Amino acid sequence: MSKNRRLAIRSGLTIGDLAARTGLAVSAIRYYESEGLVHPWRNAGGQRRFERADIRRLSFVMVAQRFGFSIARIREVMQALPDQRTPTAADWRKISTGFRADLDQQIAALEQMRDKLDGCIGCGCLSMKACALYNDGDVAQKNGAGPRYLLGDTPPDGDAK
Amino acid sequence: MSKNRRLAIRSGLTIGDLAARTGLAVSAIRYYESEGLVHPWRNAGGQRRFERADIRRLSFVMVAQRFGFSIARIREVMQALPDQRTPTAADWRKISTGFRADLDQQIAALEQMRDKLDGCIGCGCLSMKACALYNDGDVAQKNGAGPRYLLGDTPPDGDAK
DNA sequence: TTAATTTCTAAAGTATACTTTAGGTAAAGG
DNA sequence: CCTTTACCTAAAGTATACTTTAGAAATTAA
Repeated sequence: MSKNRRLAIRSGLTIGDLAARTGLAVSAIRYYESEGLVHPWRNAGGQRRFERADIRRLSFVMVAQRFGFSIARIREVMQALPDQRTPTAADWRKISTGFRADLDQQIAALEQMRDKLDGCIGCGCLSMKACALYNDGDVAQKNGAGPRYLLGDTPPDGDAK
Repeated sequence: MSKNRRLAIRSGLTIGDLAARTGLAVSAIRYYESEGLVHPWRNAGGQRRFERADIRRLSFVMVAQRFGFSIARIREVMQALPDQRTPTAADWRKISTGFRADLDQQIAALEQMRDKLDGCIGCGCLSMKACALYNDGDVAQKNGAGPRYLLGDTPPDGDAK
């Protein structure tokens, strides 16, 4: 369909073109639009048309997801990109840097937990009141799903083992 | 209800007792049973009864989840625990060790990606063909969601920027 | 122009990890 | 004994990240 798009007088990329360039499914790109990660315009017939810079936007989304970031977080980070002009290398560099900081934190948290697990392997506990793993709240809880105080807090009827 | 359970003649813990001891919601414990993570028996009235060792099992589940392991993976890991007897500290130590290996891998993968991101920050690319981030498949893809070859592969109509 | 492709929207489906709801039974306390 | 509390099952709902389906309109290729 868009085989000779190069010859067209610059009407933007179709969603199929973008899918081909990024490896994403067309449905995924539509979903990302609904989530505010890309903002295509529409042609006369109502079809989406994208800019070349959107390839980079979507590539960023893919990489960020591989790092474990949620779409909400990615949208948030991408707010820092300029709306009216095409993002420059410097713009991308800027958000990538903030990104790296998040990554460092994530790695540090995992390492900390690993070290605590080492302590638990040593003592063979995994359910003792003093266990460090049960008593810290310093690790990013993906979803704050209630109290869930993890052993160690005094249970209602404290009848110790 | 089970306030004086201590005085009862050892009929096991109720689901409410277990919830109180672990901080988990009763519904979550039922769900974990449906997922094969605990195996309570039933009393004459059809209610679940748990062993003390199940506190430890569920605690393990909670810790494992904080490390980012899925229920499927946790179930797999817990297969290594003995069925017929109460797991000993050595049993727990054994699976915690395997667990640590997984963790190390996870951390290593993240660090590797971080280093590649550094390269990308340096070159400001994030969409170039040579970018390391787009060209490696060595990071655990949570869900193998298709080809998704991430830029860098020759696109169908390779019309370079 | 006609036929094949692509795209469109809206809604429903998938997987994970649970919670909530509804209607009903069992156990515990007074 | 009776009321309250805890528990039971099954089904539906929630959030995240998408895919699939259905029916129709736009675009492109021959």
